[in-house]
Formats: sequence, structure tokens, C-alpha cells
Amino acid sequence: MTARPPAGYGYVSAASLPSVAPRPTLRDVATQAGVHPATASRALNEATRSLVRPATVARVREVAAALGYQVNPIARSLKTSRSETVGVLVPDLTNPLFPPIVRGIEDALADSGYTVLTANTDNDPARTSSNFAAMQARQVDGFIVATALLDDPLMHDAAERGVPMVLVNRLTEHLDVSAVSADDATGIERTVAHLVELGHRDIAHVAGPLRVSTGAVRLRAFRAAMQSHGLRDDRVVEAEAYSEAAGRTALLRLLDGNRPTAIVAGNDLLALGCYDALAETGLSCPDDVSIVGFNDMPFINRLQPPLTSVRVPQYDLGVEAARLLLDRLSGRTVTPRVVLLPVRLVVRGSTAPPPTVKRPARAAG
Amino acid sequence: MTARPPAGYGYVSAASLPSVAPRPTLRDVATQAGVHPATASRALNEATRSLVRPATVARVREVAAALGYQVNPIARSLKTSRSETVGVLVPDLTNPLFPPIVRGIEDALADSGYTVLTANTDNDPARTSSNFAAMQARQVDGFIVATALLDDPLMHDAAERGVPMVLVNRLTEHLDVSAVSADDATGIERTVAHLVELGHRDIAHVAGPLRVSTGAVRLRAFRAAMQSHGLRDDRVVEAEAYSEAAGRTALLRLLDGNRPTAIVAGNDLLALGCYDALAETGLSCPDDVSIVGFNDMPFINRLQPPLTSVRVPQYDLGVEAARLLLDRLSGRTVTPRVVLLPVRLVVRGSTAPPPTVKRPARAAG
DNA sequence: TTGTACGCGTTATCAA
DNA sequence: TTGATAACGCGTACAA
Repeated sequence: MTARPPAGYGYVSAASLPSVAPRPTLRDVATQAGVHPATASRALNEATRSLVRPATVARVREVAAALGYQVNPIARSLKTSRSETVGVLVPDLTNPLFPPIVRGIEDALADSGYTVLTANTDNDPARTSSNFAAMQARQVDGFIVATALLDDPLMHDAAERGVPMVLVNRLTEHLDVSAVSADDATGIERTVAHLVELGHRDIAHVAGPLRVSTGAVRLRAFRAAMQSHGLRDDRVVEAEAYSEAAGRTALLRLLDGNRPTAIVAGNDLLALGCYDALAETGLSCPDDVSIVGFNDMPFINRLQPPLTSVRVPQYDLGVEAARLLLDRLSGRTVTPRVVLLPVRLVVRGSTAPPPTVKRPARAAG
Repeated sequence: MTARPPAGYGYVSAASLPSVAPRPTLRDVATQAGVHPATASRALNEATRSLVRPATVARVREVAAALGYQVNPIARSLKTSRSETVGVLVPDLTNPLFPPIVRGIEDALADSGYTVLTANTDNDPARTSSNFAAMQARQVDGFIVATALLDDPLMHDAAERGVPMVLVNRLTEHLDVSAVSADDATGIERTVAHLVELGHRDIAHVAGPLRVSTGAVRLRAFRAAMQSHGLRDDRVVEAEAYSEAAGRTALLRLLDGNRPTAIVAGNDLLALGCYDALAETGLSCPDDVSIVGFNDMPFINRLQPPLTSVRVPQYDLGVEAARLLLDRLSGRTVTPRVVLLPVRLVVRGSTAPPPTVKRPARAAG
């Protein structure tokens, strides 16, 4: 052991290596400050500080600072049965859609002292359920859920039990909790309008999974938009998942029949799959077929060709979800509401006028 | 209140809404099973189960299952001062390099019952430090750090205090802890060999920040490789960060002089920035200048042109880091070691032979 | 093999 | 305004 200045003030020196220096407790602070632990607790706690004489508060805080005291959140949680922690459930962090959402959540919650516990569910209800339970065991104060199904017993159950939660991106039907989502319907509407304006009439939709709200909502919006333009609305194929592979498979199935001149993909990953399918079929985008994505994922503008897509404010989605949850956690009884964030169609190189095909000559007349 | 079957067995019914049903405690289980809480604890705990008569174990476990009992990790942590939780520090989750690493960590740790707490530091030492402290306060059992600097007092301090930790991706000099990284040097070596083979002689390096190990190691490897080919090794410019913007700026600075025919970028994001700089300068990749990235980020193969890059096994990086940490946490004293995972150069459309420029005619002779 | 007794660090409640 | 006491739920010496 090398000689050192006596510990205790300013910097708490490490004990003998490699054992970790014991953290000072509330008792240590109280003893040093000459008060009872309960008083020290009150002095250090924002909410109860006013109950303590200012001089005492000052003394306690000084000692706490000198000792490098930090509350033990574990002990506090045990007592208060809260944890200043919220659980975030996402399908898969490696899907580029989610990191910005999670960061938005984290940044917004950090301001209020909350920590985030994230879990990937891979869209597996069993994993979702077990993660949910594990987080509840850890006393999370609430949940932000990006994995909800359109009809989701787990979410219904949790909501009924009064678990504070907010849905983000994906919604659940008939569920009385707050939720944040992009304005999917408007996004699709603009997309169809854009394609129609370019001259497309044969427009197909590679829909996302219909058991998920985004899949169902965008499909409904597609149908409505096509109808409002007086066009066929039944050229639709459902992808099994929001993945490139599923997008490819879905489009290949669709191309089996006579092919559309434009495709509205359920999201960007599906659009990437459509790129693949087109390439395999020897078709070119946008010369033969135009494609539009959804979400405007990072780097999607640098593809070949750059993908026209509906920009979703992902980070803000997270921030807003966090806000709604904080409202709920604040105790104020808030009536649940659904917030739709605005979207914007970003036109790039994957959409162009349809090829001017020679139409089979009509019988003269 | 609607009528219900008496609670207690099978399914614990929710109390009056919206209050959350109280979770059963160890005492509840013990009472129901007709044993002392201590016995129930021993019966439920893997390590102490052998101390209890098998029949008792069975009874306790049945009751626990029936009641849906789960240990309260908070209470356990308070008692054991462990938390079955590890802290993961990353610069920024929205950088596509990190999600796969984090998933690898999570998946590997989940098998051992550990939970992951993630924090984004934005490469800010202050944020890193405060996140580190906050996680320690939450009794994390160890850390996996992807934010280490080449010379990092914070990491040195933690290591000296005996905090269990493993570095991933980025290393720190003279630090006696385990670490996992890609074999950067070999990756760069292969990259230079590839370019030389294509006929390039004027090769420049847009280096990552040199205060980070990846930046420094790759630069050193670049110099060594160039020397081994008998080429100039001083065409180097350091980017301020691993970002597109920094890559663009750096390359613009480099292009000010006479330009190289090929660029080894410090990573894929820097390579993207190089794309931008080239486009602004009216140069084409790979016709005028070849570019190679590093990491082989998701979707980087779909860029225009598809980027030649060094593939790093990101997920495995996470898995291996988790394993090393688990070893360390298991109590067995493990001597720290550095694991280098193999990389592979993936050649795509961004590299081609150099343009055959007319060389200024030499004086005859 | 099981029970007793205590403490982990904090806060809520009551009394002074 | 402060102190005393108990309790959150669990694990673990120690005793039986």
C-alpha cells in the first residue's frame, strides 16, 4: 500500500485492490452530520426537504457531497416499490426503425431521472410476456411498448391490471391506453396521390403483417385512397413480416399475375425486398416499376435507386411516448389519448412515370 | 365488483381496478406450504436446494408455481448486493454498428439470467462518467464498455477499483481487463493488398479519431501495409468523429492537394462522407477514386455504388464480450485477455482499377 | 433438515 | 423541526 492522504474528504480512496470501496450509506452521512438517518433522508430528498431546518439541510448536504454519498436505488425501491425505471419493449433493436425511437425515449426520460430497461421480443408473444414479467418483477414504474399487436391479450391484460403504459408506433384496438404513432393514413394517401400524379393507374400494395396495426392501417388507407381515385384497390399481398425476405417473397407472388407499374410497400424493409424481387425478375426500378417505402430509415436515401419514402419522425415518436408515460406516472389521472405525429412524403429516385407501354389495340370503333 | 371464485389458487385475480394486484411474497409461499420463509427461500434457490428435503422442495415449488410467485429482485439485490444486471455503455445506439453488438450481448447474457442496462454516452466523458456512476449505484454486477478511449482515466480508475468489466470494439492502452475487438490490423492489411492488386499506388487514409483505439490501430496498420508495399504512407487525414459529416470534411481537405486514386476509410460512415465529398467535387466512385469502408454495416451493400468494406462480426463481438464478462463474474479469477475476432474483406462496386491517366511524359532517356 | 433472528439501506409514520 | 421505530422482501449465520 502506498502512502496516501487520509481519506474521508473530497475523494474516497479505493480500499485494497481489487476489492471495491464500500459506498457510504445514509447512516454514514447522518452520523457525520450529527443527525438521525431519518433527518438525513428528509434533507436529501427533494420532496421532504422543506420539513427540515435550512441549516440542517446545508450541513447534511455538505457531508453527503464530501463523502460522495449517492442514494442506493435498490434500497429505495424496496421501500417505495417504485424504481425510477421504465421498461421498453421493441421487436428488434437491429431493425433501424427502433434505435431512434429508443433514443428519443431515453433522452426524454433521462431529464426526469428515469432509466430505461430495453428488451427485444422478436415479435414472439412468449418472449414478450416473459420480458414483461421480468420487468415488472424489477419494479419498473411503467412500460413503453413498440411490439403491440392489433389484438393483443397481453396488452389488454396489463391495461386492465392498471399497469402504466404507452404504446408507440404500433397500436392495439379497443385498448384504453395512450399511444403515439405516425399518421400512417395520411402518409399512404400522399403516396398514392404522388403515384397517380405521375400517371400510374396499376398500383399494388405489399402490405405489412395485418395482425399489426401499421399493416392494417396502411392497407385500409391504401384501399381508401385508391377508391377515391377511382382505381382498383384489390392488388394487395400481405408480407409475413416486416423484413426484406418477406418483401421479396410477397412481391414475387404478386408479379406472378400481370404486373403493376407501381408498388406501395408497407415499409422500407419490404421495399428493399421488392428491389430484390424486381432485380431477380429482370425488371428495373423505376423504369419498369416505381416503388415507395415507409419510415424513411437512415441511409435509405443512399440506395440504388434512392427510395421514395414517407418520413416518420422516429425520435419524436419516442420523445412523445415518454412524455405521455411521464404524465401518467405523475399521478395526475390523464385520460388516455392517441397522438398522431405528422409525416411527409420524400420523393426520390425510385418513383417515375410509368413506362409507356403499347396497349393492345382496341377493336376499332 | 363482479363475483369471482375465491382467489389464492391458480390465478391471482386482480384487485379492484385500476390498482395493481399485489405480488405474492416469499412469506405467502411459505405460509401456504406450511414451512418457514427461510426454508422456502432455500427450496427455491438453486444453490441451497440441496439443503432441503426433496419432498419439502416439491411442495414449496408447487405452491410457488400456483401462486405465480417470482422473487423480488430488488429485495434480493439489497441483501446480496448483486443485481443480475450488467451495464452496457455505447456511444450512440443510432450508429448502426452498435445494435448488433448490443443484441449479441443481451442474447448471451439472457441465457445466464442477466439483464442489460444500456446507456448512450455520445462520446462525452462527462456523460460516460455519470452513466457509469448511475449504473454502479444500481448495483450492476459488471460493465461492457464500447466507449473506451485509447487513454481513458475513467476506465483505468474503474479497473483499479476492481470493477468487473470488459471492453468491446474499442480498447484502452495499458489496461489490464479483458477485451474483444475485430482484427482491425488484418482488415486494413487486406484492404491495402486489394487496392494494390487493382493497380493503385496513390492510396490515402481517412482515419477515424486517433484518441480511439480503432482509429489509431487502423492508421498504424495502414502505414505498415503501405510500407510493406513500398508505397508512400503519409497521405493521411484524421476525421474528428466517426460520422458522415466528419468523413466529408476530412476528404475535402485531402482532395485539396493532388488526389489519390483510392481511399481507405476508417469506417463505413466515414466512407459515406467520402462519397459525398467526391460527388461535390464532381468525381466518380469507383471510376476516379476507389473507396473502402470498415465494419460492413447493414445495408451498406445496397448503396450506390455498393461499398467494399471489411466485415466485422458485430453480433459475435457482443456475444464474446458477454462470455468474457460472465467468466469474470463467475468468481473464477481469470487473467484478462484480448480476443481478436477474424474479419473478411467484402469486395463490391466501390473499388476498381485506377483510371489510366496520361502521365506527364518523362524526359526521354 | 428446519427454524430463529437479524440485517441489507431506505423511507413512512408516529411521537416528541 | 427532529428522533425513534418499523417495515419493504429476502438470504444467511447460527441454533436446534
